[in-house]
Amino acid sequence: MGKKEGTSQRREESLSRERIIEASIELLDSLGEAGLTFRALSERLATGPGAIYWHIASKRDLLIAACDAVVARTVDGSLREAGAAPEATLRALALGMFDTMAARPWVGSALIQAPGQLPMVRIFEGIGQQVCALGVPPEDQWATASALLHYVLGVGGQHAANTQLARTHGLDRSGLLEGVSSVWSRLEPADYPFARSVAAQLPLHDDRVDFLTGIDLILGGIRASRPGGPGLE
Amino acid sequence: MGKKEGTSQRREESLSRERIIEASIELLDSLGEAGLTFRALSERLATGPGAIYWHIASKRDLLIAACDAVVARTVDGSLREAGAAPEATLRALALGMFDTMAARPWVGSALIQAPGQLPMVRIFEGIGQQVCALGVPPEDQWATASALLHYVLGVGGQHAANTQLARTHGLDRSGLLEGVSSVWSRLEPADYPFARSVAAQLPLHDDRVDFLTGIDLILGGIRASRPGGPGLE
DNA sequence: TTCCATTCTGGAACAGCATTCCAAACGTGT
DNA sequence: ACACGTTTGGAATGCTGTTCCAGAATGGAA
Repeated sequence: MGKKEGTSQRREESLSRERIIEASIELLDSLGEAGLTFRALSERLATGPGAIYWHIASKRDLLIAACDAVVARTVDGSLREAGAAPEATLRALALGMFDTMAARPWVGSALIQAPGQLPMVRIFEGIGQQVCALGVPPEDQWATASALLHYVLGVGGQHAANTQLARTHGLDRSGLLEGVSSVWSRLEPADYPFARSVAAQLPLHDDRVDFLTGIDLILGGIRASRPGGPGLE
Repeated sequence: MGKKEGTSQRREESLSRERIIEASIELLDSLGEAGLTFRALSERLATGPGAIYWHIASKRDLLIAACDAVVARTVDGSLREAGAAPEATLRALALGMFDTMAARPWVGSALIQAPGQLPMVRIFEGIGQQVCALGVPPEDQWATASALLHYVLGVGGQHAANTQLARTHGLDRSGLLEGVSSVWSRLEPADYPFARSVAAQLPLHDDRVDFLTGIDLILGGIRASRPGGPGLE
């Protein structure tokens, strides 16, 4: 009566949760977030939508599972190649997630839609362990790790939105940024002095460097608020 | 041949962009993000979808416009009631956005989907002006303001996702958090020590306090990296 | 006033989506 | 060979954003 007793059921080519998730990732990578539909998935797997629903609860479930597969690889990889220093490990973990979300914008978008789910917990766990190692007092650990996580999610979500916007408009990244830049530089000078002043550097900036700057800002804040006092390390 | 010459065209009850946006906000507030459909909007405005499309380019346009109306009020209000101290103003602005996104989760979700658009620029401008006032050197202003913005967006997006998740499951906030907490506390102890250790305080924590802690962490990092040196304020 | 071009309306129609349903095919233990 | 639970895949459902278009309302010109 068990649902999964034997190991190799059916023929080799049969459907399985793993095969569906793998195909979903390929679809998401090649066509973007909007490319993952049950129709396209059915076609690629040479089956019907009904068959997929036997293995997958919903599209939400599918997206989270695909996201988790990618995030798990990233987190494990980042932690393995990092040394023992907590700050360096934290930076490696954050940069690993940034690179993953830059290469696969749908990951950032999926992460936001899965609060408390497995992929997010993986990242949160990795961050939290390093936060503890940094010597943050227990009562501040939750808020500190949450802040880092939310920052990473914010950048990833923004990157995903930018990429999808560019795709729907048929532009590449630089074309999109130039468009935004020119709009910003035409804003009302009295109301938007800051946006106008930074509009010029918008198409030139390096997302990755800016991301790391933000991480270092938060790390600096953690260091400054340590019980030992706000002195140098 | 101009499109908008006279001021009061048509009868008083006629459709207008403003009236459509207002109705959209009411719909979003009462039914959540999924509640905004052109059918529901048509019904509420006693018209057809085609009439709405005469004033609105797309659903995306509509969502951004509704978001902008709310964000504009929040930003203006936060800046007006704040004093002159840049840090306090920054905190007031961030808290104002948090409260708005907590009361209307769809705002956080909409903000993420509108990179470079008016609502985001309003927040970015407010943040950027205070960053300048804090004495951040020009070459760091962009990255610093971006970090703060991304953090705010990350928290808002997460809040939106949580609320929508609770709504689809027919739970309230505490019910959702208790569910997540119990899942986390049943994770593999060897792999998830941190998540397990903080699972207990998950249903009890105060989002607003945690949000402000994150803001202060970034502000602390900004203070620590000022040219004047990492001394006390 | 009468006419007309323009602006605006609203209902029908369309393509695409996630999801559900179900009859048939398949494998396996008897 | 039989029967039974598992798995399949195609049709059907109800929803979505968007387009289309016949025609009503409106303001200026004749």
